[in-house]
Amino acid sequence: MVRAPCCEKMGLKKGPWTAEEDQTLVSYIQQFGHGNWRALPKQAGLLRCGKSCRLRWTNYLRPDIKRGNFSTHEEETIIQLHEMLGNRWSTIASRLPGRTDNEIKNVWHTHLKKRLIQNQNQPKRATKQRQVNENTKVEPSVSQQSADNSVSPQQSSSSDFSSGVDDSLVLTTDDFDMGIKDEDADYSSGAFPRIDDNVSDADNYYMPEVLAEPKEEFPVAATSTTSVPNIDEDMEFWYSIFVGAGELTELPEL
DNA sequence: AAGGGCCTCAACCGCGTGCCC
DNA sequence: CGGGCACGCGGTTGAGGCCCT
Repeated sequence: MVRAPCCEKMGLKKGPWTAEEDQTLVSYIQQFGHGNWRALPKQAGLLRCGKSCRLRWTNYLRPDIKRGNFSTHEEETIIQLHEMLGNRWSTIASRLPGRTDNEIKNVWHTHLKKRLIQNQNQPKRATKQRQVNENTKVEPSVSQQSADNSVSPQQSSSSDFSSGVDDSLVLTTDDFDMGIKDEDADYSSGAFPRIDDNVSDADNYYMPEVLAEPKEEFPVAATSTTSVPNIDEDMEFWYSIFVGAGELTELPEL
């Protein structure tokens, strides 16, 4: 199969986006939507490839993106979902309203993976260097949103999934029911933001049918609190849940 | 104060997949 | 049915910022 040329096309700009480009892209999408990413940059007057435009929009410019640091609960959710789903960032992102797969992927590689490894290798005590880094870089990102709930690297060893999880941080079916109990997010009504720019803000929230299923459908905490689960079994489990609940297409269209 | 190293994250790259002709 | 196209996804990169010495 011949791959379609992309950004290597002559004259197309690469690299960081300028404010002007952002404005152009946002204005165009707000006005016309993004039915065809490949044609969009040309129609909008941008010297970018469609792929670049799509990434810029989905990862940065989308109005429903929740900027800022991840809450402790979000981080724990990512860890648990990653344990169950692996590197399926888009699937994980669909469970975290306002977060993008790219953002989650970055957080995983920069914070969470290291934390888990650290917890496994040094469950009691981090190295001096690490302590400094965690305290000065990572933790502020948590404490800024939920100082009372912030988990220090030392404390977070309790969330090591190979040994057990703090009950308060276990991913429960309640979490799936609404996504995240995010204190600063306006999702208290139990609705997810839907990434669909063709609908109004008022229409931009909906109740995912699958997530509204009876809570006993999700024995997540039971498996993740005791031992490292078999990934293949988990995959089959989730697949059966999804299929059994209806169609895969009923998952949030994020 | 300056330089070096580390960390973060936006953006790019390449592959897989679904749809259409 | 097969080829081409468009899109989505996951992996990777590198520039810029931050921190330590």
